[in-house]
Amino acid sequence: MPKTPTAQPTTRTRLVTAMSRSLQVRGFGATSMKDLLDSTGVSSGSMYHAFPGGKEELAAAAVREVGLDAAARIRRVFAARLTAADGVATIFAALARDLEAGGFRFGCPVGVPATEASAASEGIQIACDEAFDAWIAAYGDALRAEGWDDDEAVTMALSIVTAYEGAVTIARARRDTSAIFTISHDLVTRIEAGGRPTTTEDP
Amino acid sequence: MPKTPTAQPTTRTRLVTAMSRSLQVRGFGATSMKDLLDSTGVSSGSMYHAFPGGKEELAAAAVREVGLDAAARIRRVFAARLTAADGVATIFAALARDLEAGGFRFGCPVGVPATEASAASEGIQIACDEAFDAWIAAYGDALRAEGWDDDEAVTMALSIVTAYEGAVTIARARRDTSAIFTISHDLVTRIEAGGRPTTTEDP
DNA sequence: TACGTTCTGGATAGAACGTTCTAGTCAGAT
DNA sequence: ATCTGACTAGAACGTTCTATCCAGAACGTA
Repeated sequence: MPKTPTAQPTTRTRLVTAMSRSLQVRGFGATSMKDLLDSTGVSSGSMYHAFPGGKEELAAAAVREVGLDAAARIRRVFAARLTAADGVATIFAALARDLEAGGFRFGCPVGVPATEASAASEGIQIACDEAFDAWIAAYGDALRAEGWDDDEAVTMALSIVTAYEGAVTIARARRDTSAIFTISHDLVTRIEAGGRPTTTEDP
Repeated sequence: MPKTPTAQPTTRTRLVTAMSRSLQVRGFGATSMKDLLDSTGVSSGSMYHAFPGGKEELAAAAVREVGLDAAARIRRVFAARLTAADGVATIFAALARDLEAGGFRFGCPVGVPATEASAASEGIQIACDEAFDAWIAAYGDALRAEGWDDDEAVTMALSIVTAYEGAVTIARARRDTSAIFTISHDLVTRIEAGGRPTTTEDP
């Protein structure tokens, strides 16, 4: 049995953090284990003890952890704000700020491996899937709290996450955040228009 | 001077084609030059003659070529269809079909390197940027042909391309195309609602 | 103190990487 | 007949890659 069931400020945590950073910048394929070990000061023996599955298991763990962190952050934003529209605008504005601050070198720590490594590793693909689902659930709950129907909340939440990932991709290619604000404005408008703008025709 | 100024069914073309395929599946970082050379039967000497910049120059050329091809395909769809909404629905349905047919192993040949290699290579980043711009221009022209204002057409075109890239990311992570149809339906509804649904308030 | 487990350090293996290099082929111009 | 220069073949280069191994440190428990 390990030392304590509570948080470890250890090997495992340091590796997961470093891996999620590297996934954002370099992606899974271009991430070097040697760089990761050097930058964390962890030896390969320790690394393979904590993650017997090696690079792939570490990356999957990093995606899982950062995915849950981000979901919690989303929920925190909505807990602090009155409207879902405001929350979405806040999150997209934060994305624009982060991209700019990082010189567009950092992408989404889930979107990058989802794009580039999910075909090569089922573990990573599943971790990405779960992360996206957690985000959709978080947005969906915020919308339901404003009285949206279940189906419409899920659909809108999916649109938000999809738009987020697409916006990161386009903004990084352009090295320009204006697309993020355009997309965000579209989403906010649609959210404010309520849960029933695109449904079936009832005369 | 080379043989003929017309199309070459040669080294260069075969490498570009193979690279764009590999970018879709493996991305830039995980693409192996040896695999590329073996699968095309091109020797490394020939490759470095055609692309003195090596892997990076080849990848940038592949992104550029496939980006222009896709832009031409978009324009062809709109030339053959009556409405912009129909064209978008057609393109997204084709995406869903292609993803499913490839077992979700193939992504967007521009979106993948944009996500994973644009931080590492300026040449690739610029090629991705130009490809996205070409697509936005193609969609924008189709909307303008239906009477949309310039600004609104560009904004909507940006939304379409962004949604496309996001939809590929989410669908591949989920190994499920339903998100693509959800997003496509949203876009079609907004296009049919016309060029003025999200503008400023005028009482 | 002694023991068993958990964890660590670092050398090492063995393959794969992108690139470079030299020798060569082959049309067409002279 | 000779020269020229674009193009090709493929071995070899040095580096970097992930993964393995094992001796021993650290630690909780008896």
